[in-house]
Amino acid sequence: MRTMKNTIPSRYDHATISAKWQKIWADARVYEPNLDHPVDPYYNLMMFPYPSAEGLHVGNMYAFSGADIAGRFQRMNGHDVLEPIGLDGFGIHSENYAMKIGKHPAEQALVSEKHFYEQLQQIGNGFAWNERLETYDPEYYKWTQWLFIQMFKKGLAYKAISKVNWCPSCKTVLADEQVEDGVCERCKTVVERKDAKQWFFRITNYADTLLKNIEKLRWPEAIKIAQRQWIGKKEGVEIAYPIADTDEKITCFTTRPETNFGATFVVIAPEHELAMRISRGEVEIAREHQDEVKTYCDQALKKSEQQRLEDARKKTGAFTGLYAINKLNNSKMPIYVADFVLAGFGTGAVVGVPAHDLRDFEFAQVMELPIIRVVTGKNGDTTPVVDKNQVQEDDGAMINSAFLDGLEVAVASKKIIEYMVEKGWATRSTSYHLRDWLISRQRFWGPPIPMVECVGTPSCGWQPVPEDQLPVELPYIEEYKPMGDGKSPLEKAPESWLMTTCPRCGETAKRETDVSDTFLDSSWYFLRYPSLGSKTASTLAFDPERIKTWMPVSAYIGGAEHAVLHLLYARFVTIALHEWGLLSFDEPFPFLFGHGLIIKDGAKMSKSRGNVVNPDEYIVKFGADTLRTYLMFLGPYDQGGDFRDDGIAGMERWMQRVWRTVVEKTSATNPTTPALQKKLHQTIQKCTHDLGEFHYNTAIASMMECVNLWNDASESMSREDAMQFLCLLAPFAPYMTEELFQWLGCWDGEGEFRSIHRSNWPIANPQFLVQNDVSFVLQMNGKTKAVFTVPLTTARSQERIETFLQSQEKTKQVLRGAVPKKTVFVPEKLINYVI
RNA sequence: GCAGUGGUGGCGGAAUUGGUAGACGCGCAGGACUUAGAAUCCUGUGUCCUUAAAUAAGACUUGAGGGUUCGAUUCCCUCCCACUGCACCA
Repeated sequence: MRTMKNTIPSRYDHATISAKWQKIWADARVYEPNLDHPVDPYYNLMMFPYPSAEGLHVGNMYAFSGADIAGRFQRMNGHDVLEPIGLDGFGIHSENYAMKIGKHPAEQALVSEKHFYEQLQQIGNGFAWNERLETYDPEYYKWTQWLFIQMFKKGLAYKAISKVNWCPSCKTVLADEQVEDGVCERCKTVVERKDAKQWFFRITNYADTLLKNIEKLRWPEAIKIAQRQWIGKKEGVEIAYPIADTDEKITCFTTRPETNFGATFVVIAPEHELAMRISRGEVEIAREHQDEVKTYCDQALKKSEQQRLEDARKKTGAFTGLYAINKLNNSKMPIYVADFVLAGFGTGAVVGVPAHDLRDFEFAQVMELPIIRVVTGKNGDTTPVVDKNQVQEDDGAMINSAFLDGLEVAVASKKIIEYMVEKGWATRSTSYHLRDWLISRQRFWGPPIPMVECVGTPSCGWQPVPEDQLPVELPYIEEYKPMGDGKSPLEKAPESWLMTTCPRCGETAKRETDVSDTFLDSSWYFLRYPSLGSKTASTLAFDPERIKTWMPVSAYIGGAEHAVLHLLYARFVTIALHEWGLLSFDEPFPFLFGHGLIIKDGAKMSKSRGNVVNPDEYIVKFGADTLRTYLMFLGPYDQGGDFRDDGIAGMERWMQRVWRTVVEKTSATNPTTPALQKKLHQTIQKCTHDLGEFHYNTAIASMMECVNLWNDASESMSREDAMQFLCLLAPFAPYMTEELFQWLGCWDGEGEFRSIHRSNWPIANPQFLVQNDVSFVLQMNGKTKAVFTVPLTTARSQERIETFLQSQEKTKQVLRGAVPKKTVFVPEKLINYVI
């Protein structure tokens, strides 16, 4: 284009161009929103990354780039976009990596941070670098500790004895997520269970709110289902059965009370309070039963996760010698202890109905207990249940159940509940799968839990550290590794740190030496980002004005691996803060988009498989523009794809073609040729729609079609239209499009800089979208026989189209004189002759 | 076992509400340009089959089988496979 005043190379050189614009963008603060007075704020957030051992891999880049494209699209649609980045660098993951390479986590953190941010600089995202944060920064974890204290003050944090995972080989406590199928994820040693005193958050107080609110979230259905399943609300009844010859009762939770006429035994968990009392000899039963129960419980409680899995479905148990009375029919039901019953669900005691529950059936077979059918099987089957395959857990009609006989299960259930509740034998009850959130970690690399235990005055107990003394800084200790005895590494902190004064009585007090779970760090970070740099950033966890402006998050983008843990914790914290009047909303992420996973050779990328793809070399070779666009072209963003080397060369080729076409076939004086004009506006429409839906692969395909036409000898585009096209590609290829855009716009580095990334998203002109001609299909018996290009007016009228078709030689060939039995006409689309 | 997601050419994938299956790209084959290569460009490319110098014609085809419909990748039923999450939850 001779009229352009500056020259441009004939090929796109990504390295120099990327470096050039990175600097110009930073200087012009292109990606820094006005946090206090934004225009149409849009909070574009990607899930908090932790620095992994391998650094950023291509899967991370896929996540970030896809999210960034959405952010850039919103920015061009007139929003002030906040797209922050930071590092979830505290926690076991980082600590383990430091241990592995023999470095101190505090030192390694700085190395990882530098490397990670350098990599993130390269991928072409429009991050607001001014608002970054790291969870191990005392300025950040000061507020994580503050959050803990608020939980404590509201009665939502408590300390209790709990079982922890213990790896005898690593001599350390493990988090649940480090236990895979009952073995330690690192050394594959069988994990044991140990008792320890732990801090918990009462997330279960909010089980119902967490469940109910799911309905109003625009989230992937799969994640919503996972959360519902995890919360696991079950409505049922608790039935209190008197224990024969005692004054005691045993309470069982059941969701199927209508089957109670078929109940033939009761089973309690080894951890059940009655079982423990028997073991201690506090219940009057025959000596042999007491010994048997004690032996069984001792064994069961020692059992590791691994053994429990191995023993799965092999039913064992011990008879207590006690009987529960089923008042419905005054039958005596023997009470057993068995480890297939879980202590943590319901009441830890189960009433056995072997004909209608597979586990109960298996147990009844082993213990030779009676089996009574009370619900008819398929086709009204009333025969006795003698085989596993006959166990009837589905709906049917009641039998052998006195006043329930003949009723359908659902009806019978309502009736028996009313009956038993009225008699005072049962109460309605709800049970949840969700447990309280275990916060304590006997590890080093995390925020110290900000609590002190008074030594001087025992009645003071646990006291929170006064808020003006926060943060409780993590002391530097050389021997940070987990100790062999399950105690926290911070026990070895200097006395000056360990001992302090009790905020209540002023006597000596000892600090809590556990640190908090990493998931606590990430449960509130989205509130901190928009607050950074505000007037109140140093005095409040989050700035109320900024929060009002920016929260809730406009789009939260991340993988499904956090379907329950992180997303549930963040919701819980937000709901609590809302309840305390600190937030005006009760859900942090009304909209969540779950991206897919990038796999390599059909498998998830992992270091052990040796298939981790590092994006660095590809960025060096092809540039971020090409890699980003290639990744997005791989498949639908919510499905991920398989990373292969051969496809990326094709994308590189296309990028060069775009460059060449823009440079060679743009005119400063002539208008866009008509066919191309039409194509451009179709592409604008398609891209606008697809980017809004995260359908990146099809948006790219449509741009390719446009460039293919543009590249044709007879086509050329005006400068203005070419700039419009570049806008469509800008979110994907931010560097190249900026270079070409500024070249077309004749910006030479002087005067006001207006980035393509701050320009307006193109609007499709409906004038160019009007279809004059359509492809009209002629079918016979539903099969396509011919396609005609006809004017729209013809295609809209059956009469006109039939007149037209009769004039066509092709129609005669197809019909061969046959007379249609029936004619189906779809305006603008097709006509189908049924013969 | 339960739940979810998916299954379309040699490969990744496309197909607004049931209406031309295979867009776009990769790969492959042939050709042009070139001393040669790189780069670029052009043409072809689901399978089978018939006829043929060529043009062309036909049948089949969206994991398998069945159903609804003038018409099904799309809706319904049965089954198979892959991946993911939960898993003795009463």
